[in-house]
Amino acid sequence: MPIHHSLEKAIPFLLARTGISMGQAFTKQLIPFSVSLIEWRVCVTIYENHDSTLSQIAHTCSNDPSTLSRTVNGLIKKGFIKRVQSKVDRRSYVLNLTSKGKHLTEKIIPLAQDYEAQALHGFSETETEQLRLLLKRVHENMKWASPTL
Amino acid sequence: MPIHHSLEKAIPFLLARTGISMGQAFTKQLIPFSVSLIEWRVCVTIYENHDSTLSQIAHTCSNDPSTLSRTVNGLIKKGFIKRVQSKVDRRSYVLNLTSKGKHLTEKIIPLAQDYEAQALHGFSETETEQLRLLLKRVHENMKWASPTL
DNA sequence: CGCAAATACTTGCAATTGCAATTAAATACA
DNA sequence: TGTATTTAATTGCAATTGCAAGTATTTGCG
Repeated sequence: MPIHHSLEKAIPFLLARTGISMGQAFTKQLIPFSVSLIEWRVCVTIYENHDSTLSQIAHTCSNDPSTLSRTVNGLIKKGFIKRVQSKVDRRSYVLNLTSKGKHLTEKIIPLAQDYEAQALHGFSETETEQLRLLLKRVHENMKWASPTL
Repeated sequence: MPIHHSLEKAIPFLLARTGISMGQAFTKQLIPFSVSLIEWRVCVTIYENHDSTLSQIAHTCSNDPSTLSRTVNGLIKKGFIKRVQSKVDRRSYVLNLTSKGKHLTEKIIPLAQDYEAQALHGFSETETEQLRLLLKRVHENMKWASPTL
């Protein structure tokens, strides 16, 4: 006799699946700009949080620092962000967009907004806000489970 | 003057971040069983949907068929699932759990449920159901955007 | 102060991933 | 019927990923 369980009701599954399909779809929209999804996330994170450090971004995006380290190096090589050693803590580097990077980010933001609107097609403003809050609460609940984040 | 945009309000970002941290946390719980997150998802998908084919699983989980092909081969090698060529469509193979695979799945299901309960700490049943429905609607909205899924 | 522990970041390496191309079978339809 | 298109699955390959180890710096505390 099978244990009762239903994938279609399992939040971790529904969440992963939705995240995967959203990521894949938006990745395609980024191709013309020659940036990957993670590169885009780093740019927009820095756009909104000047003087971010690597570990702050890692924390914000829930990504591994080693992954982000390589991403940041790539973005520097491409001329989208610049890195200056922190005066306060010489282990870390303060990251900011170059004007080229700011340009790129501001060109993509409207696309991201359109894309989000598609994802939320048929959602009322109330429902969107509900989803935001519920996702944030789940993420909060995860914090103690993932030590590095 | 910066364009108005807020990561903390962006659903694709919140969703990805939550998905990543949930995935990472559950992956750690799977280590003792020597299965990866994606292997676990395949097992539980087959557990609930007997005679699934690769493309059906790809569709259910929103994963690339090539990734899943390798995952399935790994699970067969480990003796958790078995593959029989379909009588109906000889291009595809019907997948099912072996008794060893069923055992494994039934051992992990309670863990997954505990884990989900942690993720949903503080959620009422109504809120959980709301989240489910909202996620499903977003996923539905993505379908036309990702041709392969 | 001085030394142990924690933190920031990077790099090596092995494993995973996804795209593109390939093969094989089924379907559409002229 | 036969030919073109679509679909199922696999594989090569290059890129991405995450863990573990290493270096440098800061913090905690006896």
